[in-house]
Amino acid sequence: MIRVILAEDQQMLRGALTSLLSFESDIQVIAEVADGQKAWEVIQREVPDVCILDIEMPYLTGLELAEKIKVAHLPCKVMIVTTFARPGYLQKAMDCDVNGYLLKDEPIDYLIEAIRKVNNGEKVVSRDLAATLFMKELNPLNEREIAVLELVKEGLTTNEISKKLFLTKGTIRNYLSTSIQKLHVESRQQAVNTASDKGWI
Amino acid sequence: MIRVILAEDQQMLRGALTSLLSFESDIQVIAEVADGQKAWEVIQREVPDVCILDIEMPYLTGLELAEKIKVAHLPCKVMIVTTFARPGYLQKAMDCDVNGYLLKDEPIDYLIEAIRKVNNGEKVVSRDLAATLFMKELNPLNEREIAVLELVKEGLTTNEISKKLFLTKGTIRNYLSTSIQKLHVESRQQAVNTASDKGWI
DNA sequence: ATTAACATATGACACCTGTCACAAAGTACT
DNA sequence: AGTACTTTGTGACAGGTGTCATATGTTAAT
Repeated sequence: MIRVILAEDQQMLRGALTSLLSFESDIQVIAEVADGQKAWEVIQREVPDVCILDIEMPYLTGLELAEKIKVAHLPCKVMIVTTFARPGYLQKAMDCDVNGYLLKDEPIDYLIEAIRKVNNGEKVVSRDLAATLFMKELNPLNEREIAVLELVKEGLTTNEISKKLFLTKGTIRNYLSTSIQKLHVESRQQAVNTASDKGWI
Repeated sequence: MIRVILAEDQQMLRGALTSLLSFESDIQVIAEVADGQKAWEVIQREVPDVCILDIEMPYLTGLELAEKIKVAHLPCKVMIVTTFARPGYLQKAMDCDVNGYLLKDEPIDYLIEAIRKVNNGEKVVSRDLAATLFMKELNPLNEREIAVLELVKEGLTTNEISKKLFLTKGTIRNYLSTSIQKLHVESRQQAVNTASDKGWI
């Protein structure tokens, strides 16, 4: 019997998956949770065989959970199931040694098969993503640049950002300038779009 | 027997819902499609009792489909099922006389109940959204302002936008200026964020 | 101790943005 | 024709933005 936990914030999908997984005689959904915090509690207490984690959840993302599971040396397999084919996400997932990375665009049967494979020690990655792995573009932005771009994304101006980060506005402009060059774009707006797309901020 | 079509671009959710709806003895899923174009073809041909439509789909959005169904005077009930609680979306849905507007955050049972109610001529709206309807803020932006903001969202500069819309850059700046004032924000970036949030662009 | 690399800052420059007052042209209604 | 309203354009101004050359202090590597 494969004991799995399902962490997914969209109730409709979570409920549906739980119902369907329960029909499989070798799979048991021991918990279904709607946020990363609850997921972490359950995972520590129950140590499931396979953790099925969405990325974008409240409190803790699936990727942060994968990281925690890794550093705690828990013997759980981890599968990320997400809408997003962002290279940055996949990269981070690989860095956390996750055992599977599936898109929500896959059929359920593929998910079920993947659970069995992962439980057996195999690695599973959605077809479309295998290619992405080889062309892995690493995030060219450093910490400061990321912090600045994230604030630009919120709509803050150079001045507001400088106050928030305790830097002069000249420095902020320099970071933005280097970000724009690194991303080969032409404005802060485009920089934010590109970086979001790739999952870098 | 309630004949329903399911239009949802995320295969995993679509498949799961189809399976679960099929267990209901009074509901028959006559078609499941992944984009708005195919949905429209099936709806015209089959005239289902209830159309369950996601909003963000390729080719045609669920809201555009609702509009088409309305003007074609097809005797189908329409239910929008979406991730987004954006007032603008709900507003548009109401303008198209849809019979239901559910969030994907609801449990499946609620969806099933809703299908029966809608089929009976009742209207169904997710709890959290009922309030939104009363505080309906109408989109203060005019067509031009919307067009400009959409291009800003893509990351285009004033100059690029002016070329695309065959207007001078002065005019673009004026539109942006009025948009910024109407949205009570302080930069194009914030204007884009606010307008996206409300579902106005 | 020297070199290199990094984070932060500065000032100058050309250009872009947001605002405003105003104007020309078109449409619609009276 | 007269009035009001809408769409688009202009020019000017203050301030913001992106780039660059350059400087200073810090840390890490040789």
